[in-house]
Amino acid sequence: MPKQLPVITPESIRCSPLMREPLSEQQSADLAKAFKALADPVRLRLLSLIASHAGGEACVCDVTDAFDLTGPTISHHLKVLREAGIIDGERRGTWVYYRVLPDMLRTLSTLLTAPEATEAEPVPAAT
Amino acid sequence: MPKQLPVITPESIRCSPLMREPLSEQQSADLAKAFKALADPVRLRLLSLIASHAGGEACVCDVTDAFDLTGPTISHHLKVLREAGIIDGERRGTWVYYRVLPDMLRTLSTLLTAPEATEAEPVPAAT
DNA sequence: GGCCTATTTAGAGGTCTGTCAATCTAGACA
DNA sequence: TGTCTAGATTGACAGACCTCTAAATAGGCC
Repeated sequence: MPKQLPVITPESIRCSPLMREPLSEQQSADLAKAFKALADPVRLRLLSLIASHAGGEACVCDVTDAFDLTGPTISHHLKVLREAGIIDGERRGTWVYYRVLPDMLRTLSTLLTAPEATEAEPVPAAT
Repeated sequence: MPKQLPVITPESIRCSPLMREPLSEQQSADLAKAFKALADPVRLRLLSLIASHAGGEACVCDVTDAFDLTGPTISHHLKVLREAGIIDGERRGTWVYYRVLPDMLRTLSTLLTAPEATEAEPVPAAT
């Protein structure tokens, strides 16, 4: 499972705590790739199945049954999550086990967090 | 700006704190819609521009210049964000002002958060 | 080696998405 | 009323995406 190169890493994104300042084009492009990996119901469910599985990892065969999809399709979605730096897979004998890489999810989570309740006042219509 | 109906709300998602348990098909479908709205570099940058703008809101004309895109395209992206329940817009005179709705972002952020460092042990190969 | 199972890769088809040009709507103002 | 500006909507097109079937790869076992 030699994680092919076009993988995004949390370090490569390195975005400020939140949207307290505008994102650069590069940042937004990298972040969009990460969010795109999450923007599919099958991948979200795959992720939750892996993350919530005993031991923090799940074999492909463990999760395939939860879907009405063919093996190759599941494999495709796992690859997308892997290339987004969200999960990683390891072959052990006949089976391949996937586990969540928490760093990327943490990075995305932080990005979406409000820095503080710094004042969400609707602005007193100061014309 | 009568927010057309197919809007997702944080309440409608109501997912458990994190992926401590598998997502249902319905939850994953709703969440995927929300993440899909974030899965575009232009929309992410729009969001950061609005969120970081003085007063927490920005007029369309404030953000359009940051892009090499036509008005209709910007308008389209704003609509996607609006229908995802991530921003809301309000017309004031000639201009339309957008602001971030923090609830949806908070919901998504929480979803991606690890419940705790509950033990990321690689499992002692307990065959 | 030969066969079987688990998973990935390759290629194709149908659908969704981002973008644009053209057009339309809403408000301001003379 | 007419006109101007700010945004939104519509329709079209190219490229990306999800899914499948068919074929390939990897490891275990006889």
